[in-house]
Amino acid sequence: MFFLTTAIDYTNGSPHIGHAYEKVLADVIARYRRLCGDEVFFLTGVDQHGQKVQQSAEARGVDPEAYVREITARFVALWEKLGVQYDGWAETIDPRHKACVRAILSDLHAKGALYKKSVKALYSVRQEQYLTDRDRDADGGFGPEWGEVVEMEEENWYYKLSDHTAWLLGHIDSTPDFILPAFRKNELRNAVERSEGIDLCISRPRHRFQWGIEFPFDPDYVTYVWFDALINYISFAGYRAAENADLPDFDRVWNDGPRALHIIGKDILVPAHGIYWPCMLKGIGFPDDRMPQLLVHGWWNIRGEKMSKSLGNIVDPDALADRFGSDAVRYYLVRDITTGRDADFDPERLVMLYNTELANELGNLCNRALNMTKRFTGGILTSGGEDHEEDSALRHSLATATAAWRAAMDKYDVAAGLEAINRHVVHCNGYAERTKPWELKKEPARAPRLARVLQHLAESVAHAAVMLSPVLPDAAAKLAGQLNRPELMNLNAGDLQWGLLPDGHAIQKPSPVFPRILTEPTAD
RNA sequence: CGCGGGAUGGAGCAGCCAGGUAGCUCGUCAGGCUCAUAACCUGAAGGUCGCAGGUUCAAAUCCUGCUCCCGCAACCA
Repeated sequence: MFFLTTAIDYTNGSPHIGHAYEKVLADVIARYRRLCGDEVFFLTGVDQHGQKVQQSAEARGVDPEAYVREITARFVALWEKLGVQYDGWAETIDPRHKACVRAILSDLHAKGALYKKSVKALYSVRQEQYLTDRDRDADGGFGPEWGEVVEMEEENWYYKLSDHTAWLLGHIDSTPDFILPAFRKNELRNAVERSEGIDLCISRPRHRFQWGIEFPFDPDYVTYVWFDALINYISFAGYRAAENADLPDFDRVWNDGPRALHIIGKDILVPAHGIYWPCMLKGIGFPDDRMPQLLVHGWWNIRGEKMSKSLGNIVDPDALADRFGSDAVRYYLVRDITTGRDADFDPERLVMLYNTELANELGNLCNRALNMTKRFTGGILTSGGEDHEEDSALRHSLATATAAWRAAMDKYDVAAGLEAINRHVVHCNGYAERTKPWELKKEPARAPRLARVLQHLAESVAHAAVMLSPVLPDAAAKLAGQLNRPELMNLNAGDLQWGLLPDGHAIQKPSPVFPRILTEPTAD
């Protein structure tokens, strides 16, 4: 089983383009692994606890649960619209999740991994955390980012993170692909070294904060939101689930196959996913070879600036999908960014890439090839006459593209995978120009040659449809439909060999799968 | 000496980890084609790969120093 997850989105505001990117990327990877024949469990969801949710709900005069359900519904609707097809849905208010968190807390308590201590310290109300000397700025004070800072003496529960930092450093060094891309490794290593000797405060006293999971052995406390949220990756995979919980078999999801893949943004690598989570798993008892892998993606910036509510440059993926269509949005989000790096969001590039690569190149190739087949050979594909150099060059181009596509997709480099498909599409358009089937059909004697050319084009479209299917499942299905070969969508990536369309196969009438996006001329 | 990322033809990027004549898309210019979604194809112009050193037969790539830009508060992937 190939298990992959996304970060669970914090239900304190509407989804934006960054949320959409992460889920589409994960969905593409999940669909690709399925295409490769893997059984896949794709888990995503929402993080619903925490002080900020409680505060937002209070500000709106609703109870946190109602607030959280409303926001959650928006995320669910967006994933539906964007075709994000997940197998498991994580909501941290789910009783099954709460039970799992409590069970883990009890286990850790029984093992002596937790302790209670009283600390008198400065506390940032806004950040919901205690401050240390490391949080002081250059002048020795606390910057405005911490909001109101008060001194509090409070007893809390701590997790012995410090028991595991030495192990974690070793794990980082001995597991080169623990974190992808590799350039993030040093950042994490530095952060781990800086956090040595520090334990994680995992509780919040109930008297000042309620919207969280109650401690099983100390009802005066609720669980710190990160400790709660991270556990979703195993709770919804069935870890310690009850018989009738309707959750998957954890052993199959987590242990039977490659390591779990967590797809996260660069902002939550340190400390949550890179330090807390592996140390939590270690403390719970997970062996090193079952530690998850982290795929850390970059951010979409807006005209070079970080997307932020205060700058008012938030891009709403829902409106974007309404305007340009879900396919165009999905395609752009994985096409115009190198996995791991940042990119600049630009709707003009979205339109350009869709129109160029999908409408003009692939869509048009399909349309011209099938249209000629319909008109010139009655819609029947046959392997035709003798093999020309052009033909073998086309088949070679396809084999090369397929290999490049797989290699790129295996590395989660979706943009490069799409480029590989596109290279072959461009080759096919050139092949059509050179072989000129519209002239071949004028000479009846050259009918076998004509048939062979058209068959090569149609076969190429069939392969392209399969390779494109993880990114654009609906469009790929339409292409397969026009080829009159819906079974293409059930193929395995390993079946991508010449001959997907048998001799004598009849195709359907074509119609544009990727209509060009027409943008109104700008007013100025 | 806080940490990290970036600087590659007009624009946006890949290449850098594993050094070997600088690549992609868009845009521009000039041709061609007419099967096709005013789509397609061919060719051309355009780059001292941020700067300065170093290692090497060979550096965009490795090393050192420097400059500039962006993150590392909140909302937040």
